[in-house]
Amino acid sequence: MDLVKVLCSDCRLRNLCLPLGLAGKELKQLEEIVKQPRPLQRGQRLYLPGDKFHYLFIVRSGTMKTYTTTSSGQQQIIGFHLPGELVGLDGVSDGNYTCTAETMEMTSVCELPFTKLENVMGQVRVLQRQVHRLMSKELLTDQQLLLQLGKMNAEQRVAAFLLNISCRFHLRGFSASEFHLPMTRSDIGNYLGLAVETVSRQFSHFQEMAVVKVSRKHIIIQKPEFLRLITNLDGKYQQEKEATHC
Amino acid sequence: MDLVKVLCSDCRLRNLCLPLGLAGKELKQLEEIVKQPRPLQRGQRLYLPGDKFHYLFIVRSGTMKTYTTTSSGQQQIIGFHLPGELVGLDGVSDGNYTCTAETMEMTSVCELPFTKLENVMGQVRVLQRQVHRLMSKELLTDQQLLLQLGKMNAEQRVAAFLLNISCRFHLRGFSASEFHLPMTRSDIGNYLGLAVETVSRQFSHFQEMAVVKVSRKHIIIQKPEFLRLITNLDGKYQQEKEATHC
DNA sequence: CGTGAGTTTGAACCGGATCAATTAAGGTGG
DNA sequence: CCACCTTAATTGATCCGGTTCAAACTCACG
Repeated sequence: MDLVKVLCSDCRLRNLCLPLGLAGKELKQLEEIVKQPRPLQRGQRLYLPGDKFHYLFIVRSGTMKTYTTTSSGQQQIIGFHLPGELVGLDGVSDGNYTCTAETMEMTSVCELPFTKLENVMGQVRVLQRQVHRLMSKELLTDQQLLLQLGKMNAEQRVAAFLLNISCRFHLRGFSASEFHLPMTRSDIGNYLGLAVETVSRQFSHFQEMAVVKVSRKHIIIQKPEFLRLITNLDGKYQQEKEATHC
Repeated sequence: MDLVKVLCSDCRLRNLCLPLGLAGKELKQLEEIVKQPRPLQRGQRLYLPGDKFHYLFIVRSGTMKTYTTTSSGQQQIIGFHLPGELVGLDGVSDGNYTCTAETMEMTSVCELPFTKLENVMGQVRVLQRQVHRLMSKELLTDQQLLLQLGKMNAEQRVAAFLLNISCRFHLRGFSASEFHLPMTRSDIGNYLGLAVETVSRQFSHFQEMAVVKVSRKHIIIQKPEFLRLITNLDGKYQQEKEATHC
């Protein structure tokens, strides 16, 4: 393999990622256990349900999705993972992965052997703290999605989704208002518990309202404050909307 | 305070809980950092969103629920917590709790100062592993719920809910087939993303099918295999059902 | 080019929400 | 201990948001 390893200290994601707060010898300890396998093409899988858990992964570039599969083959997308985000925590619990992790475009990842990582965590308190933070963040993300699936209507879900993606791109140094969605409408629908057609209709709807501009996967958010308003679940906006738009 | 502290070594939950795999000096290290505040009455809160994160809690007896609250006061129940289950992980991420943790009946908990726990984890590898396992388990639980909210219909959600509760009671040494629900129909509905009336109707429906016997909060599961069949999302059962029941 | 996956839009249908009314069960104070 | 009151649960009737089915369209790619 003739790939040059990107050191954490040189990585532009270092402030979103595990190395946050690490320097010098401690950072080196982390760098030593990181492997960087060759990039994966769209549709390749890092792991399948039941695979033995050995590694945590971090997306370095590209995008991944993780999804659970039921006995009957139905699948529910649990999350989309952008650069700097952790993948594989579902395997910690009982030593086997429960999800599938699949790339959505050409993607490269870092690979962390979990037992080695735990060793370093035992020595480096800052790293321990950082890993725990990322684990907990994953819980919050899931809870956010639970709220969307449990209490929001289609309009609110799609608005929340767009805001979420926009915010995460922004954190990574990209534009918050103009970006390219890495996932299909069908993925979005699966993720949000909606039919493809409903997602598409909501996009059209926002476009009619001149809140976003949509052409296929290219998105321009024209009025982010409006999207935020929509995701507020109270009745206030709903009334306003009726007053202004009907 | 005249409460006698229950040592982990004497606790009947020790094999579900953090002490699993610990003994001797290591167990003692854990016991030393555990506090046991006085029992809480129904409806009391361990913490609110925004409260400074200091403790993880473990339910010792009773039941708790955790829920997120939106800007407009809507709430989504994230989980019900039985004895031996961890509460408070949502606070790790940024140092503040994001949920509310509320008791559903007279409940006592153990209280673990998180920084002290992290110290002990650094020294005791088995404990580190166990905490990570429980954190990951929480992720799996959320993902299970996501699948229910995203892909299951009302019948399947309620069936899955009953099976889940039944199984968790069983793990704690209670009957899997006959138990007392600690939560109201409204809580169940909130949790499953259904209206109270729908939950109630599904209970009646299962009763008509002689799959469960329901009287208020007292539940007897007569045909667990049937509930399991229902939660299988494939079309097979749906066709069978139509053949047999119409 | 042509082919197939992804997307959009329309029309009909249905599962679960909502509204409304009744019943049952704790809980409280006399 | 009982009458009263409040909260929880059940059941029926109606309504609507989102699904499903169907068809046309667009674009990337061999």
